[in-house]
Amino acid sequence: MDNSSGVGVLDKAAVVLSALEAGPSTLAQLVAHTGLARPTAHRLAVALEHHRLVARDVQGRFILGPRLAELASAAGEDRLLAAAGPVLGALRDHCGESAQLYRRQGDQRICVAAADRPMGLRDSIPVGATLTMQAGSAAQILLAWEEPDRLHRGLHGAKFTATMLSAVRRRGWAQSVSEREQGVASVSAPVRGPSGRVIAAVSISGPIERVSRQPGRLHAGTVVAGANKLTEVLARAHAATARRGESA
Amino acid sequence: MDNSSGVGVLDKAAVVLSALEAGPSTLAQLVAHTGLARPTAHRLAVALEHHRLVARDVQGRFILGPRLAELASAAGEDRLLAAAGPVLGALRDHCGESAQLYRRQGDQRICVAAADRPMGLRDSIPVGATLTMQAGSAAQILLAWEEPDRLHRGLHGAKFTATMLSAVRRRGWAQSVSEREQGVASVSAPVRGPSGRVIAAVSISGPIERVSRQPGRLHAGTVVAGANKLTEVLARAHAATARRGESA
DNA sequence: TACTGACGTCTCAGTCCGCGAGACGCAAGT
DNA sequence: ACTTGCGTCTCGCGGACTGAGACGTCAGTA
Repeated sequence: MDNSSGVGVLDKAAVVLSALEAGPSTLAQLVAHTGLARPTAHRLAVALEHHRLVARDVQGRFILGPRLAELASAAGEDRLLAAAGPVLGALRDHCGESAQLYRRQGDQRICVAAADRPMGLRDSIPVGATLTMQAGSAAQILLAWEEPDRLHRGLHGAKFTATMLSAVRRRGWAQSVSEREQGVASVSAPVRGPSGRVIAAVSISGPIERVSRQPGRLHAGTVVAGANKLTEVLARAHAATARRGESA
Repeated sequence: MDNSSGVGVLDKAAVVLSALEAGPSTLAQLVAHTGLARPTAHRLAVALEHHRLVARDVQGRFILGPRLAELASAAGEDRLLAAAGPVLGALRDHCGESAQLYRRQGDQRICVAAADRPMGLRDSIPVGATLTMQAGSAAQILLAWEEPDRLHRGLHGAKFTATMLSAVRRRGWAQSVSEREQGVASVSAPVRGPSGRVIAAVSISGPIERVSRQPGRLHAGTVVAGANKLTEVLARAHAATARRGESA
């Protein structure tokens, strides 16, 4: 197994992290697991601790550090956004309407990616914009698969009902007409993360004149396909990770 | 800001990871963000890529890599298990029964930590043992807060009903009597991760003769307090991470 | 109580590994 | 065709990383 990256210090640090992946270690255990000299193992672990990639438990053993969760969280967001660009673009081109990707942020939803219809009458939502969770097809999607109590709490003040959300779950998509904004209609579908949990909503939205009063009829198939594409991308990245873990 | 760990290569690698935390970067952008010489930035990024701490997106830009999620997952498990030991021990000592921590694993639950009553008649579950999700108070806890469809799928073949799970959610704990195993009764309560999602169940279990046919009456308060303690520990670790992120 | 062994942490001389100036090839823009 | 910027590679140099050994502490044993 060629484990040499060309930078010996980084190879050794990676060995230290792998040793700690198996569980908390005293320095002596780290020496045994890594085969590094004791001062080297100590120095590298303490340096990684400085950067919070490693921490210490109450017994003073080395454990993996909190920085890993921060970086992993950023990595997951990158992956979703990277995959979203082409999918939203294709949706926009196929449907002729603007497309967006929404995530939940506290009591609101935030637009994390968008591909706008280039000109004329359209529904334009800038990336970073926060919108209500009480109206709109994306809000329905982000709420429909929540756990029972959170779902019911989210229905408070909403323009949709539990019965509507049950239908959303059965169909696998949601639509709205003049629900969030007068004259705007939309269709949304769920993106699931590797755990199977709904983590985002893919939407297309536009003026009722074009999209019609039953936008699902026109666009649901395409929107669901786009959302499923993102779901697959995330699952594949996760499966590739798990597969590598098995081979180690 | 003293960012020197004593190992220059690791300091530089940490700077590279931080730069990529902000989003995908070409080598040129990495050079600009880190201030490293181009060949150095290239060499370190490629070395980190070799160890899967960094990856490349479809445009060839450097992004954070999948190994971070693997390590972060292991770190989260460590934190839960580290906190579980003392909590389960205190539960065992207070209730005089064996205590366990269960997590969901596919269609089963797995005992990830345990503190046994030292001797005599007791319910002893070894760490690593997998048990059914269709019976037992811990199974109820692991299922009660699932999203609607998953919850109903889990009820198939189960010894408990949707009405029972609704009561579990309202009370905040679950009990079982001769449900998984004849003569054994148990009480369980939920542990929530930083996202608020139920990720584990704390249980005490023992013979009906001692625990009684209404074990919740005896032990629910203590079990809930133990589970809440674990929930707090995980939330605090997460809040500390978020706070550090803000100061950066 | 004294001794021993193991642990974690630190020192410092030596060497070899990480560094970057510069070269190279490629692609895009003018 | 020329220029610029990009990513990747080379190689001589020096300083950063290394580990044998020292040191202090603690726990276990006689």
